[in-house]
Amino acid sequence: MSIPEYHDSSGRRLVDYPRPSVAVDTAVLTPDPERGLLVLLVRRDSATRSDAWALPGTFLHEGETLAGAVLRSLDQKAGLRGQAPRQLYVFDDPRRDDRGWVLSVAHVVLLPPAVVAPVAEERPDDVQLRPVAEATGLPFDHDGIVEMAVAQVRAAYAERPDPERLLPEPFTLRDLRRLHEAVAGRRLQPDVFRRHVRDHLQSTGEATRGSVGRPAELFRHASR
Amino acid sequence: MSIPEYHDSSGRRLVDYPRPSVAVDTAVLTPDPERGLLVLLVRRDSATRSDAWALPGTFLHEGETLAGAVLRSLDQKAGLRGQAPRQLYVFDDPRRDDRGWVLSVAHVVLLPPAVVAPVAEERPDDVQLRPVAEATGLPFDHDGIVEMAVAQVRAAYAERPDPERLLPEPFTLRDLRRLHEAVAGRRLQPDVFRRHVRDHLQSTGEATRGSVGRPAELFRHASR
DNA sequence: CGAATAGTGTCTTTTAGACAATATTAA
DNA sequence: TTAATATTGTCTAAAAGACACTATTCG
Repeated sequence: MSIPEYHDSSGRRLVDYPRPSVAVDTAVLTPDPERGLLVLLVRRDSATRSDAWALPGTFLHEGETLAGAVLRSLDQKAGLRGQAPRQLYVFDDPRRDDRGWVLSVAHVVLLPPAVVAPVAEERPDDVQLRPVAEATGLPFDHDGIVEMAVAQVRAAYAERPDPERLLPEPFTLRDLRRLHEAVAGRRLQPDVFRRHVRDHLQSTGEATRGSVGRPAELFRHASR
Repeated sequence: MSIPEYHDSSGRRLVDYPRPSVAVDTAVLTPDPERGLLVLLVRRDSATRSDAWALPGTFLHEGETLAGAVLRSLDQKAGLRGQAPRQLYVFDDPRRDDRGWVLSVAHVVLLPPAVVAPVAEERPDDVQLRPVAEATGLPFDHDGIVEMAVAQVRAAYAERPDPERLLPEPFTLRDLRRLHEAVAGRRLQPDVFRRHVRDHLQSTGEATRGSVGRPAELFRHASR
């Protein structure tokens, strides 16, 4: 009969170690057809109405996962219901936060504009959407987080069609291409794009109707 | 005049939150010309001489960076002086460790065999080198860490020549290719490899002497 | 029919890879 | 000279990209 080891390999009890606070900071990105990738910023101190905007974040609560903390912070700070945050990096400089010893785990979440835009419109004093190129001068390590988030999302979308499943199925190749253009931040040739993604998609046999030109074939994702 | 905010945005003091222990676990990889990528394992409980091997790890100490904890753990557990650990992933299941609430930040370190092999030979009871394909059945999330570490290193080496600068300069293309073969785990064609990396290298104008065949040009890395 | 959009044919350029030929040295 | 290794030439196959053409619908 054995009890769990509440000590580390040198015999020191775990509870005797000082422990850091752990925070999460999240770059919520949304692809806008007009302005490319936008990042969501929240006012850092809503009491003072200061001009300091930052990425939403929070401290990790007991028994909570990092993803859970990310989703909670998005709900609290922006009234958003996100999903599937991805880890980017742990910022660990012991002196990065003058409130104490705080590790911050940076995350990225990609959400459809239909979900994010209304929040920014309803609460302009608290929530802002800004093109990623113009999101600089942020506090802490937030400039770097935005950069990593953009790189992560662009790499994922260059790899395969809509990996985050932002588009509701079924969709046309035009819809898919507009989404990818917003993520990439540049125009993509329709024919080249089509051949890029075609093998990963499955035709529904249906087509759009009532639109201006030739009807477009409707697709869904092939796998699964 | 203002004091630092020792509280979070909801007014709760930081110190009032329960905080997790933070650990680091590290996959130390080394490219072996014969056996491909090897991973370093340490005996989990050196007192009992149990057959449980695992990745070296430790708890983060106060005022320490994650990279610092990684290097300290390698020094303590294997007498290794490493450098430049890279973060892979944070494992955050609140119940992953029955000793308590422990977050683990997985890392990867790539070291030259000349540094790692002697350690394993001198302390076979504590330290083991195993081909990555045979490093399964490890405790905690260690199987997954090894997998991520291998993927990370292989991707980096497929991208550019010896990004971790394991080879002392100057080196021949043969030396460089042998290293990349060990990382990739397969043979690479000399001519194809040469054209792949040539643009990233800078000739020293020197050549090897006294070897069997035609002398090989000596190179260094081009950038910087 | 004409405007508008969807989709395909085909050519060029680039890249990766394979294979063979040439180059240079030690023994 | 021969064995051994380094380096380059060249061909083929695959992929990416550009451009023009055909197809189908609405008004």
